[in-house]
Amino acid sequence: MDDTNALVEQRKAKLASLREKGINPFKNKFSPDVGCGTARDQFEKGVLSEGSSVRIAGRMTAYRDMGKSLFFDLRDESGRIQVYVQKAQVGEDAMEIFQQLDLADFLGVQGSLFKTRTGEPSVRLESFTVLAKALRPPPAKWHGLEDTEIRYRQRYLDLMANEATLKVFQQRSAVVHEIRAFLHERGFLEVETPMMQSIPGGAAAQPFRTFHNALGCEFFLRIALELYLKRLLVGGFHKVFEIGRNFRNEGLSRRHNPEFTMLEAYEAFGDYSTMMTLVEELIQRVAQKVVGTLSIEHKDATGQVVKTIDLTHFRRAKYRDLVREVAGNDWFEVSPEERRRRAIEDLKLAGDIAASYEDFEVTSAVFEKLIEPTLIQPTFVTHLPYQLVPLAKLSADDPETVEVFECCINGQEISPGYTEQNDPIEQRERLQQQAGGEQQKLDEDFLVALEHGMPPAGGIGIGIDRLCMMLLGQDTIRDVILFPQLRPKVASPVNTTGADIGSKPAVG
RNA sequence: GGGUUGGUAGCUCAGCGGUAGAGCAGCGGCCUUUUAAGCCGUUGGUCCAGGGUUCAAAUCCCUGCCAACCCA
Repeated sequence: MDDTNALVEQRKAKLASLREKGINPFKNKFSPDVGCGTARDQFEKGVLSEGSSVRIAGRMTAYRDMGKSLFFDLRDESGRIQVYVQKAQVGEDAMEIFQQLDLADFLGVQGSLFKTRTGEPSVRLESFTVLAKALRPPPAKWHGLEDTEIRYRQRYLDLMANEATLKVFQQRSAVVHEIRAFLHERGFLEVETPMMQSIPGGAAAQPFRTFHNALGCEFFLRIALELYLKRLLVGGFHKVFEIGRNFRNEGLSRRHNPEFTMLEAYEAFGDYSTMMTLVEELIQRVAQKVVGTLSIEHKDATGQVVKTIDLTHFRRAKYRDLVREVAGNDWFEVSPEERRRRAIEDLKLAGDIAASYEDFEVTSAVFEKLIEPTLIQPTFVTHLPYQLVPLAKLSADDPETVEVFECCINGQEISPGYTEQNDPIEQRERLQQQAGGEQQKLDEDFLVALEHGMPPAGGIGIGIDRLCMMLLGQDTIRDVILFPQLRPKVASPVNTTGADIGSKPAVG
């Protein structure tokens, strides 16, 4: 990142040289009539024919100078195409300008399509213009960019150098687009609710804190969308959804980024069962449209398929049945003490079970450590114990469990769904338990809203990042987030008091 | 938070006590259908930072920074 290296100096010298020739190397505008890759494809398919005139623009990504003629590649988002320049055709002056160009410069080219003797679709250059000079060299053309830190911190270099990265993010965008299309088709209304909340609710997670100067009070970045979307059901919307960022002030890992994108959708007069169907159809639709198949292959670094996820069928299984499969048929019959002993000694979960864990948490640890990671194929886990999910309704047929599912795919939970709690008295009790008696953590306005009457409803959340990992075969969340959170190179002021630095304006 | 691995030229990496290396990129030259173009020549370094051991440290030791992976 230093500004003194020779490569940058050389490029600046070429820039000056271009200016001396009366060329402005940073143009305001150039209008191509076809994409580089598109022109190439259409020429190959016969849509465009030999001799067709094209006007293209892109970044120079390869350069092969042969003296009296030269080839270079021009690349844009649609792909690359080769350009051929002949001195006899363009003249000496133009050839001299090419001496001042470098890899990564942006050029606009006017020319005609032809094929070289090796059959490469190419553009015979008739005229060109320098659109933008790059003052820094691009990553190596052959190895691409492999340094993970640079790939994440300077994602533009990753996108420039690695076509696979570009494709992942094009597909991620398509995933979000298809989700919206699917929900709109089904009559869902897209809404936006506050990200800055005075009481962050809807999930059990540590929030980020910030400070509003004019109001003189602390806010939290939201940890879930839920409580505001439910207020909208009270208000009369039947089907609402929001796709937006949540923020959780917890550890970073292969599966966790502090800010991540959630879809939450609520449907009045639905329940967890109708939402299960919705999730299944949504995921199938998105996979079919974006990946083009319901059979999702995950490959390792060498290109070997390591697992295939079959999205044609979503298994449905009860939580307790899955636990019995790995922990023994009598798991729920023995005493809580015996369950704890078995989990620690027989199932070797000593490190995962704190002494403070209650009985249901012991079983939950068994599920999270030994079952969830094995659920590679789509599975709706249903009938979870009520203690795990304070915002859902008890099962009609089993008061120990709630009407909830967790849709697990690829060994992680991708989507929870509930029959939402609409009894304001029950809800208040559950939230009070969850708040641990701290009254200031109770979202009183939400409870008042429920007291105004919320229709029975089904709700879902889908972690968009994890969905993308599953669909696009990426095994770390950083590879589906354009700018994943890393430790800043230049740290911002450390402020352990929690107060926002903005609340202490500099005295001038 | 703990453990492991890594940080050397613009990029990808080798070197692991004894003069700082390779390929690509760059620079100079040759070359009118090349495509990882080719051929000849050549420039380029805070070896992550700081301390220590040593006649001598990129290399060994300590501390710190950053990242990846595993664990919590």
